This record gives sequence, structure tokens and C-alpha cells, in this order.
Amino acid sequence: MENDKRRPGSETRSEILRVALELFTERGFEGASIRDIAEALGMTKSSLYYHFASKDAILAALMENRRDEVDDLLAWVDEQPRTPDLLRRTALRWVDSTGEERLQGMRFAHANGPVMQRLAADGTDRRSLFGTVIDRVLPGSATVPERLRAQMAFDSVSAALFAAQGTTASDADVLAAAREATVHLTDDA
Amino acid sequence: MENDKRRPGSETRSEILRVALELFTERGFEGASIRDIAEALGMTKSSLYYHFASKDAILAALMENRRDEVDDLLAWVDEQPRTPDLLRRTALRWVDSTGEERLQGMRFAHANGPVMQRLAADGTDRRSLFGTVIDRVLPGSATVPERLRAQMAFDSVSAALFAAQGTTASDADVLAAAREATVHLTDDA
DNA sequence: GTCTATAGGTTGATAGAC
DNA sequence: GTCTATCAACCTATAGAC
Repeated sequence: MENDKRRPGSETRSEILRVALELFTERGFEGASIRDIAEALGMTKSSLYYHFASKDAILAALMENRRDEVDDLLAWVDEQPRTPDLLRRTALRWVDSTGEERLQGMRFAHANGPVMQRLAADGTDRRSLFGTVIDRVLPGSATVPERLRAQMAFDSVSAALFAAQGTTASDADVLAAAREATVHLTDDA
Repeated sequence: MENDKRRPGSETRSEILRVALELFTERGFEGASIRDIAEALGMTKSSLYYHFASKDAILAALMENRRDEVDDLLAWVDEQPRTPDLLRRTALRWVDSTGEERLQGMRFAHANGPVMQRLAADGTDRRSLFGTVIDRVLPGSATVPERLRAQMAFDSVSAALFAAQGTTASDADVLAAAREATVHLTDDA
């Protein structure tokens, strides 16, 4: 897949991140130990510590990989004409641009509520950035319930993912359901 | 509030459960130790182990406290006429019957994805029961996407709770947004 | 019912040889 | 870059005095 442009000659690093994301999602951040990750990779803890200074550093790298997506959305919003359907168009752009990688990130977030909040406190998460998007998409006079509803429109993928737990729904099913939900949630009838 | 009918003369037990739920929600099941819970109660670990045989036993008691809610919903559904709007009526009944206690339970579930799945594997969770509700509310010919959409209608409180993270929205705001979402998600337009 | 003391295991992280 | 060996700190859980 050739997508490790950032650090040339460090395929081990991205291998570690791939496995770590998988285990953190499956068992939770605290539930998956450094040893678990190392063994899944066929190496020892110490070797892993050569590549990452700490367990938190792995987490940070995992987030860094995916942080500028919301920035892109923000830039796009600023170029848009301020039509009444701006909320719907923006939310749909977000939902429609959801690929396998972002889905994996959302699965991770669902499995790690407390950790995500710890990151939010540090200002390193991407979720708090969403407030900014909504600020620009909604008029300044918007009420708390209106903002909440807008947030739900953006979060519909996450909601669909949650609803799909324990079912046989495919990723395509999830994304289709999310899109439909976003449309309904941005309906001003 | 006098709601410990089940075990007379065991207020300590319910006090432990109250604090445990709070800490498990805040820091996650693995993130909150038995010692943390004991200290928050002003007692030692050992005293706590007098009341509960294990950490998992606390978790089990926490779930047991809230498991028959879906059974009640199921019984209610069976009494209903099979009108076309049965899905909406049932989902709204669920959302409208959401009180502070169930909200707390949902916050817990959000903070403990992996633990909830471990419980689901044991068949002790209440989430898998929801599949049964949907089976009876939807025609047998319903497709996977249709079932997914129905599940989202029931999960709207959870979704609103998730959207409200990091905002100033009150519980009332969350419930109002959830209701609205449920209405929209059960709209056959 | 609550305590002290402790067992027995796992965790994240480090030192240093190769 | 990877290893063995080790550490201090934490965990769940138990034994036994009061």
C-alpha cells in the first residue's frame, strides 16, 4: 500500500502502529499491554522501546497520523458560500469522506472513552476541533440544542458503528446508514 | 432516595456500587482499581472484598441492577397492535423512559467498550436483547440496512450523549435531542 | 465488618551485552 | 536493532487478628 511517506526506511514503526491500533481497539488501551503488542509482532518489549519512548508515545503517534482531517474540513468550509444548507453539505462531506482508516479510528475511540478524554484535556485530540467547525457552519445565534443536533449529524458514522455492534452489518451498510441519518438530522421540516 | 429494596440492611453494598459506577465511568474499568474505590469510600480494599467476591462481581452487580428494563419493553411490545408505526412508538417509548439512572448506565457503556463486549460474549448484557426487540417490531422481511436504521433509532440517547461530550449541554438537552433524532430516524418519507 | 500484612502476578520502563 | 535480565510500582485477591 506504500503509504509511509513520512519516515523513510522505518517500516517497523508503522508495523508497530498497525498492530497497536488493532489491539487497543480490541481490548482497550489499558487492556492491551506493551508485551501483548510486542509478542503479536514477534519481538520483545525492549525492542519495541527502541522505536517508541513510552506507551503514551505510541498513542500520540496514532493520533498524529489522523489529526489534520478536521483541519481540511475547516479550510473547505471557509471557502463555501454561506447558504442555508451549509450545515447539511458540510456534514455530508465529512460522512462521505469516511474511509476504512477513519472507521478504524472511530472504533478505537469507542473502545477508549477515558483515554480520549485524557487526550482532549491535553488539547491533542481532534474531537474538540469539531466545535470550531460547528461554530462556522451555524449562525452565532444558534442555541445549545441546535448545536447538539448539528454535532449528532457529524457523529452519525460513529452512531451507526455503535448500532452495528453485534450485527452482521458490513462497513458499507454502516456508511449508508450514517449518510441517511445525517440527511434526516439536517432536515429542517 | 430509598431504592435498595432488594437487599435489606445492606446500605454499604449500594454505596459501593454507586461509587464504583462513578469511577468506572470516569476512568474505565481497568483504569479504576479496587483500592481507588475503597479509598473513595473511606475504607480499605479488604473491607470491600467482604462485600464483593471480586472486581468482576461488582461489575456483574452493576449490570444486574439494570437488566430487566429491556424485558419490560419486550413485554410491552407483545401487547401492542402491529401497526405500521410500531417501530417509532416502541423506540419513542424507550427514549422517553430514559431517566438519570439509565443515562449513567450509558455513560458507563461508552467508557467501557471492551468490557461491555466481554459481557456480551457471556450473554449477560442487555444490548444483545435489543436484537430481539427489533425482530418483533420489524417485519421478518426487513433487510440489514433497515435493521441497522432501527437500531440507531433506539440508540439515539447514546448518540446524543456522545455528541454532548465536551459541550455545555444538560441532560435535558441530551434527551430532547435524542427524542428528535428518534423521530427523524423513524420517518418513512 | 473492618483492619494489617502479605502473597503472587502483571505492568511500564531501563541497563547493558551483542 | 534486538536481545536477556532486572526494577519498582502497581494490581487482584487472601489469611487472620480484632
